[in-house]
Amino acid sequence: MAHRSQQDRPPAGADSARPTSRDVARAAGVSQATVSLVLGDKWRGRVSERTAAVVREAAQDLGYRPNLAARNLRLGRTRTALLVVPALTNEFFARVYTGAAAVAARHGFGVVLYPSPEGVGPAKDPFASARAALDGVIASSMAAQALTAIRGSDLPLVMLDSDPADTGAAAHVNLDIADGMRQVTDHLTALGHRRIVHLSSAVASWTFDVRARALHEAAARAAGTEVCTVPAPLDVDSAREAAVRALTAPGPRPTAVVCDDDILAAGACKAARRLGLRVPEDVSVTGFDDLALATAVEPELTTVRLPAEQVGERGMDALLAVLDGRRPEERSLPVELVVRGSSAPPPV
Amino acid sequence: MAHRSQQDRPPAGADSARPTSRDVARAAGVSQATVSLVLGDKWRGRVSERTAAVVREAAQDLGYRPNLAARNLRLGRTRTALLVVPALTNEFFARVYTGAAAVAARHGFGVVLYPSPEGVGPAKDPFASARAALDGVIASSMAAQALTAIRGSDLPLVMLDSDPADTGAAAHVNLDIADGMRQVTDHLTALGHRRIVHLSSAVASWTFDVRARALHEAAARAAGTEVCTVPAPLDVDSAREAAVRALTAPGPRPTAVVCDDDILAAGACKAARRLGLRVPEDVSVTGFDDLALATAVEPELTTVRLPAEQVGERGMDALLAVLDGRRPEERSLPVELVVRGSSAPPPV
DNA sequence: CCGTCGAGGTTTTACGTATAACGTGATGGT
DNA sequence: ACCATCACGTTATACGTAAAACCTCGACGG
Repeated sequence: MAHRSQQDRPPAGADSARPTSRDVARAAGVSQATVSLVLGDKWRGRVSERTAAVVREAAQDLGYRPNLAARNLRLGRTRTALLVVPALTNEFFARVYTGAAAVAARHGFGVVLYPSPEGVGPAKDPFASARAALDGVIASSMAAQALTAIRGSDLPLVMLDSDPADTGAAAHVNLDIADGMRQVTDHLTALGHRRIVHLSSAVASWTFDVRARALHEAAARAAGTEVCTVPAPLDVDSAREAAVRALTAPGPRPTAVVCDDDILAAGACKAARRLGLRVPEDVSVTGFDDLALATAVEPELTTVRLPAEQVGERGMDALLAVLDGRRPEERSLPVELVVRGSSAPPPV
Repeated sequence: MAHRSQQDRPPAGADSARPTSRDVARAAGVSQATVSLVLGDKWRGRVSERTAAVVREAAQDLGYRPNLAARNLRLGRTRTALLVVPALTNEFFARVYTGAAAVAARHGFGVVLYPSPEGVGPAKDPFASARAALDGVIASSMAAQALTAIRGSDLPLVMLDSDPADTGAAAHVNLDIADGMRQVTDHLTALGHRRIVHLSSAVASWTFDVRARALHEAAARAAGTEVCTVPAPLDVDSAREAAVRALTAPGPRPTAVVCDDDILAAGACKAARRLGLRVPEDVSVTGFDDLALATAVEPELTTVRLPAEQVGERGMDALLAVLDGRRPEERSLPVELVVRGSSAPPPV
């Protein structure tokens, strides 16, 4: 039989069923409609101050909590947004979520996460797994396969850090990734680096394409600069292996490793150390994102700080704007080069 | 006047209203009830194979998607669980979420996260912010303040990594933290360490109390071992500062720093380096959790591997069991000492 | 020839809320 | 004196689904 160990909270309470607005109404001696008006703050001029107080007290006493499912059904909206990111274990996306959830909460919204594909398998109906009925979707460009499923629905879609030319999204929230990569490259070429390895993400995504393009363009402005691109999966060990290969390739050794992500940069540092090279004396390494990792490793990473929380905040802001019929602002977020200990002039 | 800016949704889409089961019924030439039966897989022996096929095709054609709010209202449950953790930016909790969400998805459940307190401020009604109606709660012991609010509700509660003596929870999922700390301590004392600093978390939580107790007990078994506890907030810089103080305190210098968390350990390594000490030659450092960080820093951290995903999986399993009236299994999860490069015999 | 049964549906209801539509007595202006 | 207004509520309804209760028709046993 069903255990109901929780159930016996109030000894007397024969029915532990959650009280409804009707129960409150009965207790307060008014109609259910009045309860709804009072608790919904729509009673100004329709219900007396006294009655409202009585209702509120009754609700308090009974521990009334509105049934969200019923409300959502009635209103036809749920005040819930879906956030689609590749993996929360990536600090960047955890921070995006945090920002989005904070803004959402301020507006009485909730944020649910798209179930990460790994571990679930190819869900037949991806939306069914995101149990909540949704008002809109915020998606990172890095969650490509999930997106195809989502585009089918007619939910408002806000894209994060993705190709602005992509129609089909109601709004875009972008980072000035190109500027960040340009700053990194200029920083290195100014230090004198001319042989650069680009340790790029093996994941295909707009955000990485932009990095590559900006790096090559900026490098082209410093005469005689060579850039060699090496892709690697987004984890430290894979990055280390790829970096070892890049640093031991035939020909003169590169003097700088520009990474698409701090995680890759950490791997590059380990590769250097494993090859007996010092960072930054023998080889410079730069990251991207400015995760906690960037200051946890030694030397601390020169990297590009991305306002991850702001991405989430602006994403949610944009979605709220769209839902409201307003036009979301489309200014891209500035990024900042943070010079730390992992970059220095190349060896002579 | 009531604003109705939402109303005129899509300029072009004449009827963009989502089809309901009644629409499907009309299209298939059957009643709504039949649609519900067929799509709910409850039609064996009640609807003919042919009719069922017709219904399914109609649903497919219309792109029918059941209204979750209506279903939840009707069924009185939502197949949604709340996961309460202090912060997703902590990789451990991101992994717990991942595990819980994977199991949940396999059972048609969703997982929503409790809105992190920071950025939201003290929510008057914390549940309202978790927009979804909930079937149950899974909570980490580290999210103390949120818990008091949650205990008030009569939702089934599964506690993670928390005091098993705590009644009020329908189930507990615990890690054998004490065993982990014992292994760390034995490892260090076997190497010859006798002056140990315990860099502990400043957050008060059962899981850290257990670490402290186990460390002291294990240390007491190695004659002449001193343990000095220093608390620090859970970030690299704070940990570094605390570790610097501990390593420069009057008296003979400690030869090992045992940390409650890999993040603290990373800080301790930085402190050592800053003081001109080598890890592990001059001072050993151990972590806890085995986050990605542990192998990103150099030297790689000796630490205790916690099966974070499993914690989430088992937590969800337990909640499902409770909701099902079954008795959840209460075996605690084993942990494993991982010896890497940050621990070695003390200097002579 | 009647009662029963089973297959294959349909009608109806309830879930809890928000709100449009509808009283109702008292006040007030002319 | 009488309608208009107002202040304060109430009644009634719809949201979309799941499922209990109810029909209808043919077959079949006795």
